[in-house]
Amino acid sequence: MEQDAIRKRFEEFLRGRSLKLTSQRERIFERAFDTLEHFTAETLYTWMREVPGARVSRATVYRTLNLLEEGGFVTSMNNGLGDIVYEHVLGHEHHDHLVCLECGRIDEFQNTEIEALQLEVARRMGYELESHILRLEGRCAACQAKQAGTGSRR
Amino acid sequence: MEQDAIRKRFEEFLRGRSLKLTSQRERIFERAFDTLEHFTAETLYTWMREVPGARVSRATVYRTLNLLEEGGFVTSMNNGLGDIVYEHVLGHEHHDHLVCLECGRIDEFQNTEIEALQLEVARRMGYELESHILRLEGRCAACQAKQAGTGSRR
DNA sequence: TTTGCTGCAAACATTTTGCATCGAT
DNA sequence: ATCGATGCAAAATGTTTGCAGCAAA
Repeated sequence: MEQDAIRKRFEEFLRGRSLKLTSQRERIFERAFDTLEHFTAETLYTWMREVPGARVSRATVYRTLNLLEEGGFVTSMNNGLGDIVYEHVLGHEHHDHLVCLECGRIDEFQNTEIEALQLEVARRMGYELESHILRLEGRCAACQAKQAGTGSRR
Repeated sequence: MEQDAIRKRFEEFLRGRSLKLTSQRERIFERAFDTLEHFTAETLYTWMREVPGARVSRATVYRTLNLLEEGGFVTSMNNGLGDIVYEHVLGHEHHDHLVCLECGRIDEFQNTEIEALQLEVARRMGYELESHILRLEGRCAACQAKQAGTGSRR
């Protein structure tokens, strides 16, 4: 668990921008890093409300998520259903996604060959590559099995 | 120009779903295919309003864009700034995108090696691949040149 | 003539913002 | 004490929907 290290980086980030470490920011940060799931702003807000006594307003959740994204502590992406979902970067140095269009499952993978080819494409087109988004969409093994069982394919 | 062919396919698509070919749908379709740019629903609505006399409501623009997407006549993607942008499929059988984070320029490319590797990754993860989104982000040649001229890099 | 379509405005869902108050530094 | 943060509610966006009248087929 390098949770402590990243927590420290967050505090430094705030200090560096002369922002304050409030109890709300602390709690939001903790909660966001306490999950392995991808979540929406609204989901995170709901999670925060579940903790008795400790209230955080919706506005603060949104403001803090933006902050966390600016600081590179979380990244956001589209889940294919129109929602913006977040994930924290802990233990996620770099990866791409495989999403199941049937059940919404999201898997992660890495492939250095693809990365190398991307660099080459960018160079050939005159671009200086900064980042990329690769997202493979299809049906996961479970959903394929489920459908095969019904007797009708596709 | 295979504009006629695709126009015919659109009419068949409507007929096949017992939908009607109204003047609004015709005009929206024409306008969407009349551009090489990527556009948002709101932009398309603005374009439609510029034509004097012929009014189309915002609701109809949204409804028709959804229709066009269902029919595979346009595809949508996120432009990285949170907007959903559309592009028509004419002359766009398949391609991925390179976007410049500085000026918003969008280029297109194809790379069969990357495609092959994607298939393999999906198979290895037990997925049946249906589609993918690959988007390389960085700085285009023009923006690099612009910045180099200022004397300060990065 | 039937059935689906359109425009409108209201409804929604999500996110941002203004402002007075509160709290970390 | 300062200066930024918070909560709230209002506002701003972007998109969908109900409905009465309109127009393809």
